[in-house]
Amino acid sequence: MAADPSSTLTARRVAQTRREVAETALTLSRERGWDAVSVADLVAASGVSTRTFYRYFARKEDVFVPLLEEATGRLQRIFVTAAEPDLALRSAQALEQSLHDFPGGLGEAHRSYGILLSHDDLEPVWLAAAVRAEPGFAAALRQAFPTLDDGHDGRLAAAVIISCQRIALTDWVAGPADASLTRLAERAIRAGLGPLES
Amino acid sequence: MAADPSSTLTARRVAQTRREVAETALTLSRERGWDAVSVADLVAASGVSTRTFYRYFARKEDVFVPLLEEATGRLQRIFVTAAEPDLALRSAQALEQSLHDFPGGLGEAHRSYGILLSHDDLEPVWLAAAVRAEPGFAAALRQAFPTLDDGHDGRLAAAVIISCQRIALTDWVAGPADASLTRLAERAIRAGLGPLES
DNA sequence: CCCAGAATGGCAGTTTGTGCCAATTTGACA
DNA sequence: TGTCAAATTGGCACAAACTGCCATTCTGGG
Repeated sequence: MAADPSSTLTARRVAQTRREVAETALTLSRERGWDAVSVADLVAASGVSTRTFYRYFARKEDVFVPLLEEATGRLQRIFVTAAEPDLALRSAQALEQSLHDFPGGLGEAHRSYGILLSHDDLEPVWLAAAVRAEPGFAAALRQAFPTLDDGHDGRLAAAVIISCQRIALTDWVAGPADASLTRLAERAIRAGLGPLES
Repeated sequence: MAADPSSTLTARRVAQTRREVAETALTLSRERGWDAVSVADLVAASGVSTRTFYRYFARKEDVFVPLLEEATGRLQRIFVTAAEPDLALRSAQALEQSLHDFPGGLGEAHRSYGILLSHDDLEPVWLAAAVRAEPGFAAALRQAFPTLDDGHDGRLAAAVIISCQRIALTDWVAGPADASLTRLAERAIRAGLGPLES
């Protein structure tokens, strides 16, 4: 067991287990609410020891990190693949599409983010995930819009777009699941990108 | 003790104590590092009981919230007072000025944010504070730039500017304290506001 | 001066999170 | 295929973070 390019069998298994624990956490949270779920419950329901749980996740709330990383990965992949030439519109459409692709569909996404956004000790996790997604999204931006130059390798543009997406998502979660997320997000992103021009 | 408009004597005293505990936390963190400070130390050093500590702060890390709120309040006040007509430049200057006004001066600000940004369990607090500052900054924006309209009552513009300030601040903290924060931040904010035009 | 309501303190008890070591599993290499 | 160092895991015991509950103190109006 030497130079692991980060995807040996073991690494995959670990990632898989991590994901399963995360999924379990989401399920339990839907059933009885996040604050009624202890890590004792969590490990009992997912078959890992408490000690291992804390090797996978630095804090209890971090159980959701794998799912959040998956979500941002999905968003990025859709974003670079898309054809729409308009930056704001493409960002908005990618966001909506990524939520459609959420495991369980749009409804589950709505419910899941609802949980995440309605608990004070979960909000920071979600915010931190958004920030951690910035470098990756910046890379996606550079790939999809090579001419775009914000002087910071896309980091700023990425931060701005993600902020707007965050606000759009917040609004969406507060309303009905079938609201037009794209329209919401596109208006938000366009407005965020150019408030000086209006 | 009935209808408190939120500033009875007691309320003031409580706020004052909260602030003192926060200050104590910052001092102790500078001396021995944040992870070497337990709430036991904290309450011993500031003369409140553990139980009261947790009435003041939901989580241990939230000790810094009062200082962060103070900082964003300072920033807002400076922003609305300033004369500079250019949005990006004014935002940047306000940021720098607010750091000059940090208790203890620019050096202390640099050190303090250094602590905040270099600990995994403190980063979320700082991010959450930035997000909570958005509505207030949006109000400041509306007051200072009545013509600006982002379709969301300034919330989007505020989020964008705060994101850019956050990135500029991160860069500043990573470098020397006497770097030109204004130039850094102005470039960041201008780039953040209009990546489509370049 | 009195007293209802608020703030505080003190524990006991729960939950979260860690250090340490022994047992198990993995996968490169002979 | 068998061997073995490295990595993963589990099981305590324990430290630290939190909470519920109630008795005590403090506040400030009548």
